[in-house]
Amino acid sequence: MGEADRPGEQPRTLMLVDGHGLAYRAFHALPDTLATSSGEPTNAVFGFTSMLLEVLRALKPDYAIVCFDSGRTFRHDVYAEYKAHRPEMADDLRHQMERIRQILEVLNVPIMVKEGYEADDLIGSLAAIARRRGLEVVIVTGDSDLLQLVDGGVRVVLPGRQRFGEFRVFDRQAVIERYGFAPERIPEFKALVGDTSDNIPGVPGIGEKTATKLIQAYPSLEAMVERLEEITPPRIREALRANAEQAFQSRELATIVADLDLDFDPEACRVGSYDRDRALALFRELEFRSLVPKLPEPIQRSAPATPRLQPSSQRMAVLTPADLARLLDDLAQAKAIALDVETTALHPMYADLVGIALATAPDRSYYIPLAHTTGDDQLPADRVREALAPHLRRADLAVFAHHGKYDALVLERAGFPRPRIAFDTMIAAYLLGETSIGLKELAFTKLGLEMQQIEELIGRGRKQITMDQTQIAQAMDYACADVEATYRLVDVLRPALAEQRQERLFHEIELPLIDVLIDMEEVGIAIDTDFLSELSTQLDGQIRQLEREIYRLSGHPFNINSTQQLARVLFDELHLPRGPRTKTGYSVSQEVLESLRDAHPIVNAILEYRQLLKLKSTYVDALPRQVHPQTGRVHTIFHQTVAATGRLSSSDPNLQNIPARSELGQQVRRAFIADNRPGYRPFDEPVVFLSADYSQIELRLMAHFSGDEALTRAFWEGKDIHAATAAEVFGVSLDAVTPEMRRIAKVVNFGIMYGMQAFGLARDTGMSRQDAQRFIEAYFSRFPGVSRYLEETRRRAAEQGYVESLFGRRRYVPDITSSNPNRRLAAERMAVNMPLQGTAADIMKLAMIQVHRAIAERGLRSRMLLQVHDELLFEAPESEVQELAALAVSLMEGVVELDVPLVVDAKVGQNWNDLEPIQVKLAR
DNA sequence: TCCAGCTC
DNA sequence: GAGCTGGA
Repeated sequence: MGEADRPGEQPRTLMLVDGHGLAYRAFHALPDTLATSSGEPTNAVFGFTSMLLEVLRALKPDYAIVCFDSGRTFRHDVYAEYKAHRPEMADDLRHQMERIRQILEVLNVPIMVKEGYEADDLIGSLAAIARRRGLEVVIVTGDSDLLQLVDGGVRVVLPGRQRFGEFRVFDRQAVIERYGFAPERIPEFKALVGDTSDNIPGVPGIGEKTATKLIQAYPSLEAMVERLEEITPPRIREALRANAEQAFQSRELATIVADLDLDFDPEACRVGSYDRDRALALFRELEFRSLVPKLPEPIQRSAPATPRLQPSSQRMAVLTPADLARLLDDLAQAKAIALDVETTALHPMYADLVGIALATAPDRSYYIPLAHTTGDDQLPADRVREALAPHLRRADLAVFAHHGKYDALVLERAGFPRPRIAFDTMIAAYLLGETSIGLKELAFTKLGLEMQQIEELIGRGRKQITMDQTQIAQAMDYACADVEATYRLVDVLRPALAEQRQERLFHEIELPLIDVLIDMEEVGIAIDTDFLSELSTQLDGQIRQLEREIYRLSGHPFNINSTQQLARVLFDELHLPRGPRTKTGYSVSQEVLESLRDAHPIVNAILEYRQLLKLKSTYVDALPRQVHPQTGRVHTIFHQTVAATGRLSSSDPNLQNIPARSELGQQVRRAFIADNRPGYRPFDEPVVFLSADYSQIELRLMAHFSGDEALTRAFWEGKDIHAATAAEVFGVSLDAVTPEMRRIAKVVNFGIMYGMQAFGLARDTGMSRQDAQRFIEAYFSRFPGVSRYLEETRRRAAEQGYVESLFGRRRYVPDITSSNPNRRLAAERMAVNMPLQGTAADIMKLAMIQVHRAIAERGLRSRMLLQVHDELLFEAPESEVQELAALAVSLMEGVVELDVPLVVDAKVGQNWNDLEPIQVKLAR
C-alpha cells in the first residue's frame, strides 16, 4: 500500500539530503584546520555528518536519501557556460567526498545519483513524488537555491550562519520573510540578479533590491516583459528590454526540475537500522569523538553494540569498614593502581576532595565517597586516610593517573601522603603527539570505549552542580569507569612511548617534573596587595582623564574598548586613513594606531588609555583577587601538556606574562615580593628573591644545532651576541656597531629562530622589503651554517612529518606538505622553531628537577616559586642565598654539554623587578 | 568568538 | 614561534 495519510496518524517524513551542496558548504564554512591527527582534512566530512545527525535527531524523519550530482547535466546543453566558472573541486574536498560516502554507508542511508542530473533535480522530483504519496518532506542542503522547493509539505533546512552545526528550518512563511516573496519565485529572482557561482548571467544593472521590487510588483517575468512600458526608472526598463531573452533562459537554468520519473521505495530508506559498531569504528578513524553521542539509537538492537561501561568489571562503593577492609586486602596484593580524585573545583588549590576512585586491575575498581552531601553513609575521612596512607607511601606500588599532578596535590591538601605518579596517561599522550589527550577521548580512540561525559553527571550551564551534590552510586560509576580506562590506557601508551623512543623523556623529565610543579603550585608567591590597590587608584584617575580627553577630541562619548566603535570614530568620523582589515572591520590594533600617531592627537591618548586599562584590568586589579584565602599567596597552575613545543604554560593566574618592559609594567612586577610580610614570613629570618635565567638559550641552541662557526665562536668569546651579529652583517668592527645596527640585528636574531621572512623583518624594523631581503641574505652568507640548518630542518620535517628536540620530544607538522602556501610556510616556521624552543624547554625542565632535588638533599629551605621559560624564581632565606645561587647556576649551566657554553645569570632582590646581580662563588 | 595585548 | 586573559 501507499504511504497516504492514515487516519489518526501523523504523516511520515522523508529527509532528502543534498550531498554535494551540504559538503561544499561545510568545506568552506569550517576551518581547514579540522583534520585528523595524521593530517587528513575532515572539515567537510565533519560538517556534513554533524548536520546530518543533528537533523536526524531533531526532526526524526522516518526515511532518508542522500542525492549526489552526476557528471554532465542537461543544463550544459541549454547553456554551455553553465558552471563553467566553478573551479575544479579542490583535492581536499574530493577526498572527503569518499569519506562522506563511507559515512553514509555505515549509517545505512541510501545514495541516489542519476546520470545527467544534479542532486537538485533528484531532490525536486523525489519531493514531488513523496508529496503525492502523502509524505512530509525535509530537504537538507547548504545551497539556498533549494529554498524554491519549499511548499506546504516541504521544508528546507540550511546550516546556521553563526555555527555550522546549528540549523535553520524554512517553511513557506520563513522564505517569504527572508526574500519578500514566495519560494516558487526564487528562480525569477535569480534570473534577474544572476548568480556568479552558477554562472547565470542575469540582467545587468539589476541588483537584489530592484529584483525584489519587480517580483513583488508583477506576478511573473512574462508580465514584466509585457508591461515593460510602465517599469521605471528607464534604466531598468531598458536593461530588461535588452536582456529579456537572457532572463527567460536564466530562469530556466535556475529552476529545479521536479518531474523526473524515479524509482522510490520508502521502506528501503528507513532510518534507524545501521551497524553501530562499524559507525563507531569509522568515527574513531576520523576522530569524530564529539559526534558519537549524536548517533541515533539503532532500532534493531536492544543494547548499544559497544558497551558504555565495561560490564565484566567489578565495582564497589566503599561505604563500610568491611568494604574498606576488602579494598585493603586487594591493595595489599596490588603492584599498580590507577587513581582519580573527584572534587569541587578545577583549581587544585581551591578544590575540595569529594571522593577517591582506585582501580587495582583494569576490571576491578573502588569508589570511596568522602564528602557527598547526598549520603550520610560515608566513612570518616580520617579512617580512610589512615587506611590508604601506608599504601600511598609504598615504593613498590605504581600509581597510574590521568593528570596526576592534580590528583596528587588535592590528596596532599586533604591530608593524604602525596602519591608519586609512576605513569601519567595525559603526559604520555601529550608526548606521543595525540591531538586529543583528554581521558574520554583517549578511551575512545585507543580502547574504543564510550565514556560517560562529566556533564551527564553534573549537568551544564546554570544548572550545573558540583561533584559533592551527586548521588554516590552515580559518582561511583563515573569515577570507576575513569580509573579502569586509565589503567587500561597504560598498557596501550607504554609501548607507544617505547616505539617512539620517548621513555627517557617521559621517565626522566616529565614524570619527575610533576613533583617539582606540585611544590611550586602549592607554595605560591606573595604579592603586595596594598601597593597594587594604591596603583589601581592612581591608574583610575589617569584613565578617567584620558577618557575625558578622548571624548573631547572625538566630540562625543563612546566605548573606547569596543574595537567597532573605535573604528567608527577614527575612520568614519575623523577620517583617518584606514589600515588592514580584520574579519569584522578595520583593525585598530596598536600597530595601526602607532602609524597614525601624527595624524590626530586622539591617537596618542587612545594608545595610552589602552595601555593603562590593559595593565590595570589584567594585572593590577586581577592579581589581588587571586590571593588564596588560606595561604595569603597567589597559586598559579603550571600546565605540562599544553604547549606544542614542550614548554610549560601558566594560568589562573598566568604568571608567565607579568609585564617587564614598560615603566608601568615594572610597577606591576614590583608587586611580587619576597614574603617578609608580618605574619607571613615563612622562616625565622628574612627571605629574598633569587632569579636565575639562561642567557640567550635559544640562540645558543641554534649555534649548537647548526654548528655555524661564526655564531659558535661569538658565544665562546662571550660577546654581546646581537652586537656581534650586527658587526658581521654590516661588515664593521664590533666597536663601530651603532645602537640602531644592534637593534636591527637583534630583531633578525629573533626572526631567524621564528623562521621569519623578509616581510616580517621589514615590519618589525621599519626597513623596506628590499632592504630586509638583502639583510637576510647578508645574514645567511655570514652565517652559512644557520642557513644550512634551517634548510635541513625543513627538509627533514617534510620527510618524516615531524621535528624533534634534543631529548626526543616531537612535534608533528602535517601541513609541511600542504599545497596551500600559507599553511605550508606556517608549518615550516613551526618546524624550525620547535627544536630550539623545545630543547630549551627540555633543558629547563631537567634543571628544575636537579635544582629541586639538590635543595632537598642539602636540607635547604629555599623554594622554587616560578618558571618563566628561561628563568627560575626562588624565595630563599638570606643566609642561604649564596649557596642556592651557586647551586642553581652550576646545575642549570651543567644540564647538558653543548658545542657552546650555557650561561646563567643570577640576581637577588626584594621584589621581582628590582634585582641586582649576585656574584656566584662556584663550589669546588 | 574575536580582537587586542602581555610575556618569553 | 609559543602561550593566557580581559572585554565586547
